[in-house]
Amino acid sequence: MRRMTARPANAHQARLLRLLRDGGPNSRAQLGDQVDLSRSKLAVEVDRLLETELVVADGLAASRGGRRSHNIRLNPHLRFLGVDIGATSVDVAVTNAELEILGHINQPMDVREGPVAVFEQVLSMATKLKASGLAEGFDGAGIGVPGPVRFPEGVPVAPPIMPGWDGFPVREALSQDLGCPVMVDNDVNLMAMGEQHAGVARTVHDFLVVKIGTGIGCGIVVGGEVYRGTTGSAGDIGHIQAVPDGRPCACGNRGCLEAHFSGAALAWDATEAAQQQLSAELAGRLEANGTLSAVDVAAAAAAGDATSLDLIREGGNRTGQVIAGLVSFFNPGLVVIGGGVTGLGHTLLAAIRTQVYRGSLPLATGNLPIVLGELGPTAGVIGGARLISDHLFSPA
Amino acid sequence: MRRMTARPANAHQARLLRLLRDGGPNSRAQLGDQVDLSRSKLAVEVDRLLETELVVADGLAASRGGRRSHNIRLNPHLRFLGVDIGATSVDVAVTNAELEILGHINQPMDVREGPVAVFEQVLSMATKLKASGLAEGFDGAGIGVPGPVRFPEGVPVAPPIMPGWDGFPVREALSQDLGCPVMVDNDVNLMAMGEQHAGVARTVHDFLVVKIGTGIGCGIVVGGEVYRGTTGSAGDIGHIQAVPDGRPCACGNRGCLEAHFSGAALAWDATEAAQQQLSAELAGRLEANGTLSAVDVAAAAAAGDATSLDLIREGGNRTGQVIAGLVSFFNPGLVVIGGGVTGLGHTLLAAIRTQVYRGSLPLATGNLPIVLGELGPTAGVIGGARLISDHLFSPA
DNA sequence: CTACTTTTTCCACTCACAGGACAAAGAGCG
DNA sequence: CGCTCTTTGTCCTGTGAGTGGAAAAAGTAG
Repeated sequence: MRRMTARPANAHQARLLRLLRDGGPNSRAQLGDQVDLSRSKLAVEVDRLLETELVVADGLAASRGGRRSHNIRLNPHLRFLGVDIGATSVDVAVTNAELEILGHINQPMDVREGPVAVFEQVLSMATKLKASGLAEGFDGAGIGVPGPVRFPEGVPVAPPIMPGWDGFPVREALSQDLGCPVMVDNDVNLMAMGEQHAGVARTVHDFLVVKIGTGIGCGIVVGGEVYRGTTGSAGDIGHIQAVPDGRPCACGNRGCLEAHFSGAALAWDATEAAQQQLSAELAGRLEANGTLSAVDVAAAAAAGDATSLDLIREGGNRTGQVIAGLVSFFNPGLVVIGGGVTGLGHTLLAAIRTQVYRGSLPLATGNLPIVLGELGPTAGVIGGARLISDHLFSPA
Repeated sequence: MRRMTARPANAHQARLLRLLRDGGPNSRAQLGDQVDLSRSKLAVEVDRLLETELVVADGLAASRGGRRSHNIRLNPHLRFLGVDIGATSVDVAVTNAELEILGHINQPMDVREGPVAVFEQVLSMATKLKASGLAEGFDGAGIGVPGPVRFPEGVPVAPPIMPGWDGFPVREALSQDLGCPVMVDNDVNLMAMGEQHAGVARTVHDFLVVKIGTGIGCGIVVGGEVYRGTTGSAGDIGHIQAVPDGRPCACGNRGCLEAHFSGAALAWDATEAAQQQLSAELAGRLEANGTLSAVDVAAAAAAGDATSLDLIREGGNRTGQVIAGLVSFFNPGLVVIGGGVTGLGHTLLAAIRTQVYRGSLPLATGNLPIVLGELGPTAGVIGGARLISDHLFSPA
């Protein structure tokens, strides 16, 4: 099938496309209620969108007491690709234009193998999705990488955990390979956009998303827009000092939050505890697998292992202290906790909440929900689809 | 004189007014170069502005090689009032429409006396400025108060250091008394706007302003706009924990930044040191005045007093650590240090810089200037004038 | 005084858009 | 089934914003 390359010609068309994306199929009359345009103007713009084939007619709507209205919807053949490159695995998903996931693959992988190897894998995963009949091609792709990105160019800059990616023209390269427009962003920002589009942050304009995975990062949304900072490194909270003169960190400092609590730190602590026979549960798992990860700690904690619960609580306290500072500073309307360690669930959340509610002033915490992300591993890929659709559904 | 009450009728007019405000008198042709409107359209809008008397003709411009252009400028009779209410003093200033200060008064005062007493004083200061012939009336006023403000309504909310102001309708009341439009904001946000308009932050879009006065606060500017947070308490960094299990703070916690370093804390520390005879310099000053303030510490430090220098350095270190965290999180393009203690100058700045450059990642600090504010005590009042002019110079 | 520039005004033309009139399509009711 | 009322979609005209060319006005440089 020929891919759609059309773009909305003006702000009205962009507005309509986004309404259809976020609200699904809709009647012309209902659209009219939402956009404050005269019926004539609306009809003209809708007709033009129909001509571009970005939207298609979709039968008749139910009557609202009079003549039935004609439904329209985004072209059901449109396909977006969401790619979430983590430190140790990749998620790739296909969505339709309404950003609903049609197919989703997750595979282990090590970013440190470098961009060429990783993109080979991403492309083969995309091909697999195509082969299963979910898509004949892609109209756009949004990619998340675990490090800072110079956003306009779509190029990673000085990423600590992925040397070899520095300056690699991700956007350019993938756009060539996939044959469609591509946007690149930090993985945490993608997660924030995902939760904003389809998760817990749908109604909030200013919020933070704290992602605790292999590292720790934070997505910042201001007035509904992702804030990326001057050099694209905003939200890099993993290296805020959480413990004075604490553990040495890979960054050269001591006491960084990430050195004390993150997927990696948790695994290290658990291994330590197992080897010192502090926890039979963890020791058994280490014996069985040869190695421990955050998932093991989560499982042990669920089984009631005291050592694991302590590790989680302590980590939650440290994280909560840092978040308390951010809440004082940023005064968000919502804080979302997500990432690989959400399996730690309520123990973690309780520890964080305690610290934040204690450490920030009532005015900032008074009406501040602190919740787990709703979308789990799909937040990133949905965010990717959202990123590229925001780009494509804006005036050319 | 009859006050101007007109407002720009559309975005073009607002744009032109702001250009005249920021760039001073300008010829019609030069304006045309900046606004991307057709000559005819520009002429129409300028004529309408002339009709409203918001702008006036101002003779002929120098020739650029052909016919000389007519200059226009903002009405020179326009007057804005900037009011900066601090914890222990008030600044009131009159500006023209180009936000140049025509007169400035500073008086000691205690906010805790409550809004009624304070506004009585503010009004008498404003009257004094009028009496000196600088203004016949005011076209707008911008007020800064040392605490969180619900911005749209212009009402302080739960301000810790100014009980009695909670919920007081500052905007409403002053608008009545002054007979002109009024906008109210946090004093730190005003300072940020001042430095943005006429100080060090003129060319930066994302920056932080840290004000160290009686307390400590931070102004946040995102994309050129002040960010106020969900409940108006964004930037309230005085109660971020800087020292684990540190000094008790008025807020009920321990180790708040403000408890360890601020005008008040510094005065307390200095008095302590003087009484314990750790510093002859400070003891002498205590003897002479009966009390010590941050100004005394600054003077003693300038005279080479080791104890005072240590106090400043230690405070700078604590503040720097907190700012380092904010820099990692926010990735600003500039950090401005200001407020009453800027007299501490380079000792303070050096300590802060050391901590930030050490405690944040290179990508965030690489090209990050950390500088003292340029405007000193006028930043707040200029910010106030800027606040109200932004409001008045926007489409009605 | 002449040739060339720049600024300003004037005017005709295009385009976006609103809103009314009217036709089409359906619901509800007797 | 016919009648009335409601909603939806189309057509058409009026209005106001805005553009761009032509020409007048006001200079400069020789």
